[in-house]
Amino acid sequence: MNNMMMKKKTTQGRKKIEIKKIDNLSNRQVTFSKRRVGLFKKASELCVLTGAEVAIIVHSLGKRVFAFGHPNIDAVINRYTTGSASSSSSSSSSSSVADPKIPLGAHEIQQHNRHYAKVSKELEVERKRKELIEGSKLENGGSFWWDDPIEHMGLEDLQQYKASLEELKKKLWL
Amino acid sequence: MNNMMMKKKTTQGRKKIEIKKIDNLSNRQVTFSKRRVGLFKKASELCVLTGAEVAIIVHSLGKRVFAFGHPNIDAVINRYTTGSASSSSSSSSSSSVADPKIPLGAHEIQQHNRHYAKVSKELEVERKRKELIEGSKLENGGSFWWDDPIEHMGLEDLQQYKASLEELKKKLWL
DNA sequence: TCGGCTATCGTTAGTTT
DNA sequence: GAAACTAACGATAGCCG
Repeated sequence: MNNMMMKKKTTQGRKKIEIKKIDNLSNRQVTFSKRRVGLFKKASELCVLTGAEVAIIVHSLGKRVFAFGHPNIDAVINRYTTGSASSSSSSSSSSSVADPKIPLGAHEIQQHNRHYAKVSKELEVERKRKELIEGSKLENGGSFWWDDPIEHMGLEDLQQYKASLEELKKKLWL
Repeated sequence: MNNMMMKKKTTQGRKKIEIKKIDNLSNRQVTFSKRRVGLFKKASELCVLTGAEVAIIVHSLGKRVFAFGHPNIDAVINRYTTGSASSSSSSSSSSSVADPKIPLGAHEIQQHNRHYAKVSKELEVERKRKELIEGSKLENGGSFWWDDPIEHMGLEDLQQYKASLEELKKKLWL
């Protein structure tokens, strides 16, 4: 048996934990501090690596507030609140978004959170798709290339045409 | 001959990287996506483990916006902007940790609410568009009719094909 | 309580499909 | 060109000073 008893285990090292609220207060506080630092570090790396702009606000159980921002937390928040793109406005939406001024029960808040997360994710996908479509449109002087008159195409043109359609399909649905 | 050097090394695994902007665009985008998800997961765990309230806003390269909030992103930002929780300190830590003292006006908060409504509205429009596209897809046994092999179409078929494309275009952009 | 330590767990860079 | 995979890297739970 080849046991290396020469090394004394000074600690047993990290253990797997389940992601649920930590009961012990002092452990919870320690974990909060460690993980808050870790979170900010991750955010910082994301900024540097990708050039993204990030703002984080953390409220501890007590009253303390910690914030991270790159390049500037207020600028990031402001840009978020004012929004950056697109056109139409008008009309309050019919979606199930609650007005934050109205106090909601915990259950309703959770519902809203889930909805918001879902909406954000889906909008991201849809916007990307929209951009791709618009990109295809603009590549041909403002009209759709797929609207070109195919009656007069030769077989070669048609094959190219089909290849383009397949490319579009990939971009749209992959 | 000898031992198991033949073990298939399918990947060489992760390599150490230096924290500086990634030059290659596509790598940068991939890293952004992966790390954004990782960051939000870390935030989520922090919330669950310690009961903290966290809001994160991420702007990717100017245009797209991603947000995370628990229990509610608006509430967390609001509390930050209004400073309803007395605070100060911050003491220590790394990074550019800002102190939440700069109040944003109610006007800006309302701007955010309008922005959210706008985004939701846009998503509705995009969803309808998506449904139309998917409807077109399903009409042909799960594949795209526009992906039919046009090389073998006769002129009549091609004209019908073009008409269908025009119909799709109308549905997409009306 | 805080900072430091370390074995282990979780994240992810590079690769493959 | 996204998604799955894998091994190396980085974060951290539990300990100790």
